[in-house]
Amino acid sequence: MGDAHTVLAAVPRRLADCTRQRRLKRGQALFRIDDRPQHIFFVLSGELRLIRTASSGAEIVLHRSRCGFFAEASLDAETYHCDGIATSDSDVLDFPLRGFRAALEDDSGFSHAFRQHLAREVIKLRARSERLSLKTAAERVVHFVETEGRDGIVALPYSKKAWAADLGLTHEALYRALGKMEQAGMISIEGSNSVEVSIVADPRKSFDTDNA
Amino acid sequence: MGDAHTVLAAVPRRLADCTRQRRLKRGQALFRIDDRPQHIFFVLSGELRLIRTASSGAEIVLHRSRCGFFAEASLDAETYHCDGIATSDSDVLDFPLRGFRAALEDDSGFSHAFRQHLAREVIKLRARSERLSLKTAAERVVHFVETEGRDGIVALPYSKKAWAADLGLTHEALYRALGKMEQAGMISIEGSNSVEVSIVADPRKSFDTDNA
DNA sequence: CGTACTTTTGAATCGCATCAAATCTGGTGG
DNA sequence: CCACCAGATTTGATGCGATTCAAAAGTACG
Repeated sequence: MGDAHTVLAAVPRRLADCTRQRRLKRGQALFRIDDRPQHIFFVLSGELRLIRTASSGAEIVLHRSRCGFFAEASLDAETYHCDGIATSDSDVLDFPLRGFRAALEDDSGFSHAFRQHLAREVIKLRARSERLSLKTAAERVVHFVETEGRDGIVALPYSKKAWAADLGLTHEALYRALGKMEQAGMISIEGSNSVEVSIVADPRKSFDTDNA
Repeated sequence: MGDAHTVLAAVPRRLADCTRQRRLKRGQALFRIDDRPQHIFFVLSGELRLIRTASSGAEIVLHRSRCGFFAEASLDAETYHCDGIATSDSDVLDFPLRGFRAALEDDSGFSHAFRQHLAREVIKLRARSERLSLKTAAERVVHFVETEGRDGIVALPYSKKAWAADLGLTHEALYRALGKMEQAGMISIEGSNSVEVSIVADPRKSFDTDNA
């Protein structure tokens, strides 16, 4: 859940004044492929997706967003190259594209902040890609904690079920992996919803203590 | 393999004039954690990695780059939060950080181009993350083709072995998947090094024609 | 021609997905 | 307060697909 006021406070006044908040129904389209972009979006709650429908009919998901800017690509595109769909009831901010571009041109502070936002996003996504190319659940957990946490400790911003999806695992696989890791003394978990995970031992060692 | 001239041509004269090309030996460090950033890098050939060493001693890979900007994070950071290591003999461009920042401030065209570069990177990485969260090799292949290609056809910029790594698979798994898919009439492959893959049928249908 | 690399196939194993079901949890309304 | 519900959490059993180890065949290049 993002907060509209916080977001708008980080944006030049002139731009903030002409952005609107909107509520989307599940299944509703923000835009369709080949449409001319009119807005940049910011997801406050719910879920938005970028979807391309393959020639074979398969739906290709390019991006899922539950919080943050959405469809930044439209900044420099003449037309959309995919559909933008709300897959849950969602709250969205609509930044007029014209105003957004103008703000980037005129306001060097905003331009800098937005570039910083993009750079951070790149960093995070690269780490996530590396993480998803790890083969086992345990490795991904360790990678997540070492990457997103501090000193081997991380507070989860969401449920373990949502965490599992983020790690590219089923929730069952994650629960089992966490159980084994905790039992092996590799990690310790506290709390229920907001969980603290701290890495104690090396994932490569001492992970086969029990296999009964 | 990137070309230094092409890269430098896309950069303001003043910045280009003070960047240097360097050759790195396998294992050589570009920078260490807590160093103060002095340069932004561009990988021309070889491979560079961002690596964080976990408290447990495990090496966490945050990013691998074989071509393109490297360590853009240093643009806005006081110190590095990980190590930058060449994992193969590599050719690298060193952009002085000061000059790079100045160019972004002064040259609105360059600022725009760099923001565009970051935005594209974000798009690509999000698609890659979605792809890596798909469970089967066949789904990832289809996703790749539909995402990176045009009209269901894609020319691979690298060997199938490298493609497998990009898809988060072992090369054996990819070869087998491609074989099955081709035999099932889902795709067709031409050429050896630069391969064209075109999706013919839906991955969900007609994929169990043979299981002998 | 020989070396290094990619491509390909085989067999065995392991871990995750899947389906199923039970328990626990927080929150709602009676 | 308690019954109840929706969701998260946990455990079990089974099968599949990818990994792994191994090795052969093909290919590029000096």
